[in-house]
Amino acid sequence: MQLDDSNRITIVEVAQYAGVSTATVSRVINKTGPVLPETAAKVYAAIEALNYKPNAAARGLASRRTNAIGLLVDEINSEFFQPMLRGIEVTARASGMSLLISSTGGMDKATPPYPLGENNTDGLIIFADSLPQEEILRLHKIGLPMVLLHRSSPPNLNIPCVTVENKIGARRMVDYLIEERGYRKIAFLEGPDSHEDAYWRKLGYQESLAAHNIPFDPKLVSLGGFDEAQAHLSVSHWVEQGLKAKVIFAADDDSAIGAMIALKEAELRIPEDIALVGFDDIRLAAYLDPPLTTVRAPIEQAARIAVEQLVKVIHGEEVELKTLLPTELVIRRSCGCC
Amino acid sequence: MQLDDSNRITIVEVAQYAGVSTATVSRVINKTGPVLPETAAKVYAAIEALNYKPNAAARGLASRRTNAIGLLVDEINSEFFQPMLRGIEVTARASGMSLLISSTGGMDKATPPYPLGENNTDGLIIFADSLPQEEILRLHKIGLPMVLLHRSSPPNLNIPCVTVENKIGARRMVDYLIEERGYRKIAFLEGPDSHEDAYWRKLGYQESLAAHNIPFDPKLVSLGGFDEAQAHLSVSHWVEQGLKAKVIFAADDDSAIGAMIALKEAELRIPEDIALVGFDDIRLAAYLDPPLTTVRAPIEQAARIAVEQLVKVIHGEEVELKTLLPTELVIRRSCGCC
DNA sequence: TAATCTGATGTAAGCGCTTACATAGCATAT
DNA sequence: ATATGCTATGTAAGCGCTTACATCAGATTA
Repeated sequence: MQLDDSNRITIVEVAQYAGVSTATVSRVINKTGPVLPETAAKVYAAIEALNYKPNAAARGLASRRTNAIGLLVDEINSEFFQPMLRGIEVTARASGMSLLISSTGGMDKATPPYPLGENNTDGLIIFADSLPQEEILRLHKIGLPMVLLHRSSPPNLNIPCVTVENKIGARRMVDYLIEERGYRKIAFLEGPDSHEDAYWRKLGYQESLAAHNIPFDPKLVSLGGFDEAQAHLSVSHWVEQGLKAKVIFAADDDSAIGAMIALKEAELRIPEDIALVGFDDIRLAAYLDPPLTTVRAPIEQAARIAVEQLVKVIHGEEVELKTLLPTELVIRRSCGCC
Repeated sequence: MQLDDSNRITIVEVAQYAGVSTATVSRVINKTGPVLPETAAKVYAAIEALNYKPNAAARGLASRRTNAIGLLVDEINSEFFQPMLRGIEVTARASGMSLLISSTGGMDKATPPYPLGENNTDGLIIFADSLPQEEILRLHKIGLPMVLLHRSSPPNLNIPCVTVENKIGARRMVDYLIEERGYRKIAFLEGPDSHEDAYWRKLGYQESLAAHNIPFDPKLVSLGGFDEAQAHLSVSHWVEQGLKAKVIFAADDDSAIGAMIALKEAELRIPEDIALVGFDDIRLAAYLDPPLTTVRAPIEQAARIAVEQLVKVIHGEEVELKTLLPTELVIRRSCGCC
């Protein structure tokens, strides 16, 4: 079955039915320009009677606005994703914007074309390393509104970005492990190079060590990759080679899960034999066995703010260039606290 | 900063640069109609040189196709959502379609306008009860391609639908609890009325009871609502009133989690004091304490198939009217198996 | 009273594409 | 040699809206 072309209702039919011009119908729909209440009523009645729906493409072509925002992510695989998407979807809808989503995970990120951009959105939320800096530069140059989420602006571009206190969060976690729990040898499962959250979290880890006069030991660092399987692998290697740490700090909860599984396979008790902490506080964290000590990141809130800012930028308003949301230590059993 | 209108590159500039007409450029881009290889090469060179991107709105207006599909969900809250979205996004992108997402959770579902429909998509994936039957009827009448996901077609409409073997899955679970584990009193945390998965799962539960000559006891049924908080509440009530069942079958894993928490609060041991099983096998299930026995539903696969079918319908091809994917019992500790 | 302004509406020119139709060149069939 | 068909390309008419500009009636001002 095909869309029935024959009796398609356009603004022209509405205008005729209401006995006004198309311009007036448009004014009523978009609430632009002055219209007599009675005229508006007639138009609304016509819209209702004919069951008219404005064609988004025609609107977009004429007004040069799509009324859509795009969300670019690398992959839809982490638990992280769900609260982020909820925040974005809800806020976009509340702002009257459609939401287009695309992941760049499967494709060669260095090579255009990218699925979302100036030709099909009014602006973009760019998550972490979903888009290469080169393309961000290009979009910035042509003036496409953008907000970066969990990523900071390339130097001198002043693209608004929203992220969480990664460094401070990691710093506090390690401070806690050292000061409250008495650990000195703290292994670190770092995130992927390309991901900025990973960079700051590692820095927080290093700063805390330095502040406590603990030398940084590269042997205590391995790749967690923000990924369960990768972390599993790395921790298994550590175990085989006799890791000397008494606690593992995974740079995100997904890698903490991988670590937890590897440790259980090696029949190490958590936290008695080795403690384990993560970062993000995804929903799973509280339900793990033992429940995971972690750093709570306000993922959904960051997403909401990013969309609010994007909408403002699209409307030509000024926004905060850098929004850093606070993180919070969440103590559960996996760190040996109780 | 605004999009730079002055030197916008359109198909006209490309045509001039390449020394051909706009029709030829269009033919090259869309691979419609015959074009000499050398001509095509010139056009590609022009596109490259000018960094031309076709305007989606203009394309849509002229061709009457948006090249976008819409996904309508009720709420983005369950773990269920992530694998589903991944399946949909990946398949949509592979088919060259943009993906628009909207949830109808916050709004009054009975009342238009709906955010996604014939004016901004070529077709819709409608998840469960995200859209009232009335609107589905309207869209069907005007011929908008649709595929229903985890919901079956209204009578006589023959809208393709993709779902999982809910009834058989539930039936097998209860068969297993009765035959292998020896339970006779099996409490059931049912899903929300509006959700079709809930209906079939309950039916499977009832069928198994009947097949084993166990009378159906309404007192053993309470609302889980596919929701952690709701299940928590219901199970707490049960505990207060002295539930006589030795096992709880939660109609989905989210409600199983709520049940688990309520049971732990009541200091009941799982599975020694009371066993617990769920449905879906969300990622969390394996990590709970104890790991949750459940029915695995191929959520991502169902999503992929739904998009594949939708794309076929959009292209005017025939598709299966009803796709039922097999579910599978996943035995873990929470049922008292080991 | 004439001049001016304001509010309500209409007219029509695009927005940037796709595509039906026209055209032209050339090979093949008659 | 003319007719026929096919390939490659161009011309131009929209697609369904928005919006700059024009118009006109009535209110306000000098």
